[in-house]
Amino acid sequence: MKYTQCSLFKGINENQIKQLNNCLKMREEKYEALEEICSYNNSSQVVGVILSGKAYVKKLDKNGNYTILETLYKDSIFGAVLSYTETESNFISVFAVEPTVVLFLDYDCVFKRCQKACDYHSTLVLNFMSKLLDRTKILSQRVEILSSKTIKDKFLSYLSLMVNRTQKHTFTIPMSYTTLAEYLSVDRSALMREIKKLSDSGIIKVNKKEITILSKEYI
Amino acid sequence: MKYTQCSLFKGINENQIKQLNNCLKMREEKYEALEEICSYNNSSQVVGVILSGKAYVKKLDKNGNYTILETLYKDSIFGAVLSYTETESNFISVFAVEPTVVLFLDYDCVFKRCQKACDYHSTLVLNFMSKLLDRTKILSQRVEILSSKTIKDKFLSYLSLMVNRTQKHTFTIPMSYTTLAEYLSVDRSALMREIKKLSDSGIIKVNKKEITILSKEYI
DNA sequence: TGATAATTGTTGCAAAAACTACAAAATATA
DNA sequence: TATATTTTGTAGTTTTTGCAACAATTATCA
Repeated sequence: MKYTQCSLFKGINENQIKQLNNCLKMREEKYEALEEICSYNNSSQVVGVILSGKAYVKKLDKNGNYTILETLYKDSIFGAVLSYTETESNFISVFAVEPTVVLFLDYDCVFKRCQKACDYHSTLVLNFMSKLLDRTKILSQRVEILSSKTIKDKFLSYLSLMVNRTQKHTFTIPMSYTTLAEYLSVDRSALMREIKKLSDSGIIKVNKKEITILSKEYI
Repeated sequence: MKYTQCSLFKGINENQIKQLNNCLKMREEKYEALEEICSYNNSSQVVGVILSGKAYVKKLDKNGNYTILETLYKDSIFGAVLSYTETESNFISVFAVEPTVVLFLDYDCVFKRCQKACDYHSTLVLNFMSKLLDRTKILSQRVEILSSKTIKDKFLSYLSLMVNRTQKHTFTIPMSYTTLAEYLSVDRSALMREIKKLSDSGIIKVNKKEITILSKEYI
């Protein structure tokens, strides 16, 4: 049990984690690439933390289209209770994209006052809150990007986010253009076209995945 | 001080709230309709709770377009630290849409371990976490809706959410179509056209703001 | 290393959406 | 209740987007 390396247990030592284990009913599971980790039906009370690996939260709609709702990395938290609502025609599930280890926790014990109310527990609650805070930020940024109407504006919003994150005007897009199109919820070929337009009109410089912002007024 | 009516202080009595006041540095402010409550610049460490009234979180982009990023009601929490990042060309600010009372709290004291670590404080932290949880749900749902590509699918996603929320197949849209178009980030007239199409093809029945789902397979 | 799969770059075309504009209806307000 | 303001309903036009298809390039893996 090397949970001390998981940011959720920051400030809690190995012995204390063992004690927490009783009340949190921790359960560790390993998944292969492409394996389903869980599905988000309404009754699911699962809260998971990614210990290692990478996973997607995907929506399958009635037309058979997949949409990536979220990407989960080490230390990401997930669960239906803190996310989307699966409906009769939208199925939401979490898939491992590479070999992934997940730690499941008991929802009630994290979110409700625990009888034992140990010291480490309140540290855990604060850690969990910090994770939730990260999540709201990530989701807010995604909303901000998706609420732009055109592909051009969505992409520029994304660049703006990257400038803010890296504090540089030259950076490398950390995913494939195919994945970026999915993230922006637009058609990939249409995205490529818009990027070319922005490049042709001298607003940005594109060298493979490396983007340089030339006209600051657009970002 | 009637903070006992605020869900953030659920389970904490008036005397205890007074004690909390010292460490939270609570500050209450009143705003008129259309008045600016705050702007989300990077350095802002403000965390606010709506005690009464209603407010919008709006983004102003370099083209001069406004986008409503969020709607805040009684008990909603807001603040740059739990949201968007303002950039050089996107200005984000919170506006009262009607007379609104806001309670500001000290960020560090809510999110970091307080020296005094009083009992009520841990209750407050759990309450705050529950608010964050609500927020992640609201944001997730918005992402789910906005990640649909067409207006038709965005609208159907919205209807699906309403079915899930009301547990009925007939419900009333709780806002104007103008506001709904803003929420879905689409052009209003284009939304009206799509709604008419859905109505003409017998998928939904529309009577002013009352919508009835006729073909369940689309929702 | 050679084969296989995935990503990128590009295009034409059809569909969808944004924009503009205006009249009718509903609401708010003085 | 009369007037002003906002919302709704609708249509034409232009722009943007999605889709399909295919070649070229790059990455992956046996």
